[in-house]
Amino acid sequence: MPRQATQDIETRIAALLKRCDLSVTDSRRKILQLFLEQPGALAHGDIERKAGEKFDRVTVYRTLQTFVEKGIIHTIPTADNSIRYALCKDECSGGHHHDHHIHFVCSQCDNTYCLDDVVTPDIKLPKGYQAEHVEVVVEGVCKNCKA
Amino acid sequence: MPRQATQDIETRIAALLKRCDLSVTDSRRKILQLFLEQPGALAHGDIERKAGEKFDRVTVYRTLQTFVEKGIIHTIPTADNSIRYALCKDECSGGHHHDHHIHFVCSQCDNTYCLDDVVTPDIKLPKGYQAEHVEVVVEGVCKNCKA
DNA sequence: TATGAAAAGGCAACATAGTTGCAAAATCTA
DNA sequence: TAGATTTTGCAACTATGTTGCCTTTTCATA
Repeated sequence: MPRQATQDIETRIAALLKRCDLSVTDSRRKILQLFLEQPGALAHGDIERKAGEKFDRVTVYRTLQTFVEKGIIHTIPTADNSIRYALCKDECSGGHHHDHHIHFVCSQCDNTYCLDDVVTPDIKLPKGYQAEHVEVVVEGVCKNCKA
Repeated sequence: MPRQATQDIETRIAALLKRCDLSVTDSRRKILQLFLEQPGALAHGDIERKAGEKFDRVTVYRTLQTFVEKGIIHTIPTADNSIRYALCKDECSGGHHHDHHIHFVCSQCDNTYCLDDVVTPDIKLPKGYQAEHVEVVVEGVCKNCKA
């Protein structure tokens, strides 16, 4: 890997953490890098497996929790009861998430993607119900698996 | 409680179980009754608390699993990683769920409802993605809590 | 309504997931 | 670079979910 590129990512990570008033630590750098390195979402298990050799389980939990609070990542509910995390777009900040995009879970490769260009639809609710947040998860076959 | 009504529910429960090729046992009767008695969805924890004194934890797990397989109940994904279960409408059978309705989670009372009259919208996906199933969960304030 | 095969339940033990308190280590401010 | 503050690691614990095996219950049929 060219040194320049590495430097860029490192700088970008540190800047993002500082912008969120978080001190720059090894575990945060590493976990953030995992998210930046790949397009889809990560389950807690994935992260623990990829970062767990270097860091304690508890640290992973706490780091993810902090990232969610700071609006760096958001959670994606899935049917199999395994929460997944994905990077938020830049507009999210201070726990105030603006993620009105939908999520896509591939039934073949099991990857989860944020489809940032697909906005959650307006849902007409029965009288008396008041919507605050709409979560849409589509299951199907993703771009890569649809050979 | 009038004897007639009790008899009716018992009969209804036994009939439903038999229709699904399930033998009629105490735990299945009890757990099914919990679902029939109340409008919203139940988390595993709720069921274990309400039925757990009489039945083993493992039995509760296996019963719920069986009910899902047979299309008696379906699962509802939520953001807090606690799967909830709700009765299917009659059309569901043999693991072949037809639940195209949306789900509503109240942020105040934390109850979950199936809004059977609200159909999941069509979602326009980017090129290459193929939808198989769409899950919509709306969070907000429910009928009863909106004083 | 008695009986035996098949299904379901209970128990124990285990595996995984998530939480809490506290002392040690790293980070940041100045 | 020193000290206050934050973060981490460890240990212990609770909660959640699974598996194997033996006992009990259910149900079809005689």
